[in-house]
Amino acid sequence: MTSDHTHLKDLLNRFARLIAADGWEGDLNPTQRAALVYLARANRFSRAPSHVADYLLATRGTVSQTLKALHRKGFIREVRSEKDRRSFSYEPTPQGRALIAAGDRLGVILDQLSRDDVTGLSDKLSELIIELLEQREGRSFGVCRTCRHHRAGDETAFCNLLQVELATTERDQLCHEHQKAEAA
Amino acid sequence: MTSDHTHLKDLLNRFARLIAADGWEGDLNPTQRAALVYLARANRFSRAPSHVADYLLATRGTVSQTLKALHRKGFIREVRSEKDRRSFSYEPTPQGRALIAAGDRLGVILDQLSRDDVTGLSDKLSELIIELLEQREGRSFGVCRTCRHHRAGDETAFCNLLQVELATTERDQLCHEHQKAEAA
DNA sequence: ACATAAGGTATCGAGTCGATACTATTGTCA
DNA sequence: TGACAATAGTATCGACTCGATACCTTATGT
Repeated sequence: MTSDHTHLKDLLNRFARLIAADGWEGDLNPTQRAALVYLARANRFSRAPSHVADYLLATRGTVSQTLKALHRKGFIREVRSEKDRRSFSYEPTPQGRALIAAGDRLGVILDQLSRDDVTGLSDKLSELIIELLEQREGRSFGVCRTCRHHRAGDETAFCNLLQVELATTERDQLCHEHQKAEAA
Repeated sequence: MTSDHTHLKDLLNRFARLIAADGWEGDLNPTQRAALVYLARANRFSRAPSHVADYLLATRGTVSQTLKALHRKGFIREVRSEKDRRSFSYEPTPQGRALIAAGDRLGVILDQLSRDDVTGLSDKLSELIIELLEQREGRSFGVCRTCRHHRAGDETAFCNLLQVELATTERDQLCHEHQKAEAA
C-alpha cells in the first residue's frame, strides 16, 4: 500500500459533483450561482466581468453570457465605471442576495462541524487551492486581511497597492489583487 | 465573530470550480471526465448508466448522452448484460485509462501532502459528503472493504448482499450497493 | 499620434442540464 | 397465465456553459 490517494481523489471528485449538483437549486445553474456568490463576496475593485472570469477560471466570453443571464433574471445590477469607460461592475440585487441565502445547504452542514474541523479543513484546502492555482497561473482572490498590500490600524485600513482607504467591512471581502502576506 | 464559515465556504466553492476547470483537459469536458473516472473505479456490478447517474447525481437522460459521447470518442466500450436484457455496462478502453492517467494534476499535488494531511482531509471530506448525500438521499458509493455487506477472509472476499465471491482487487473498487459498516 | 494592449461582446459548435415523453424488458400478484 | 406496474435506457426540447475566434471600443506607452 503506497498511499491512500485513490480514496482522497474519489472523495474530492465526488465532492465537486455534489457542489455542482447543489448549484441547480432555485432559478440558477452552478456557474450562475458561483458568479453570484462571488459578486456578493468581492470588494468594489473586483466586480468587473474580467475579475469574475479570473475567479471562476473561465473565459471573458463565457462570463459575459453568464452575467447577462443573471442580469436578465434580476439578480445583479450593472454599474458603469467612471474612470475606465470600457469597464463596469456588477453587484447583487436584494433578490440576488436572498437567493444565495436561501438554498444554502452547505452552510447548514458546516454548522455541524467543530471549530477545529473547520480550521483544519480550511488550511488544507487552502494549500491545495494554492498549488492548483500556481499550475495554471490563477489569482488567489483572498481577503485584504491576509494580503501583503494591506496596512491595518485599529480603526483604519489601507491598501498599499491601490493607495485607497478601506472601510473596515471591506477587509473581509475578496480582492482580485490579493497576494498572500509573507509569514509574520 | 461567530465563526469562519465564510472563509471555508469561499474555499469550498473555489475548489469546486478549480476541479471543474481542470476537467476540460484533453478531449473531454468535466462531466465526461467524471463519468470516465468513475467507470475506472467502479466494480462490475456498478457500471450501468443508472449507476453512473446515481454517482454523478445527474438524471439518466443526461448520463445516457454523456456515455454515448465517451463511446463515440472511443474511451469506453459497451458490454450487454446477460441476465437483464434491458441493461448493460460500460468499461474504459486502454485509451480511456491512458487519458485519465495523463492529465492528473490533482494526483501530482496530492503527492506533496503529508500522510496525516491526506487522512485528515479524507476524514473531514467524508463527513461532509455523507451529510450532503443524506440531504438528497444519494448513495454513498464506497469500497467493499468498508461495507457492511462485506465478509473478508485472508484470501477470500464475499459480498453478503449480492451473494458473490469477490476477487481481492475488487475490495477496493466502488460499489453502488455500498453501505457503511457500523463502527467496529 | 499612432500602435498596441486591455475590457467586453457576438457567434459558433459541442455538450450538459432537468423535464418530459417514449420503448423494451422484467417483476408482481391475482 | 395474464394484466399491469416498475425499472433500464433513449430521444428530444429549450436554456445554458464551454473554449475559440473575430470583433469593437477605450486606454496606455512611446
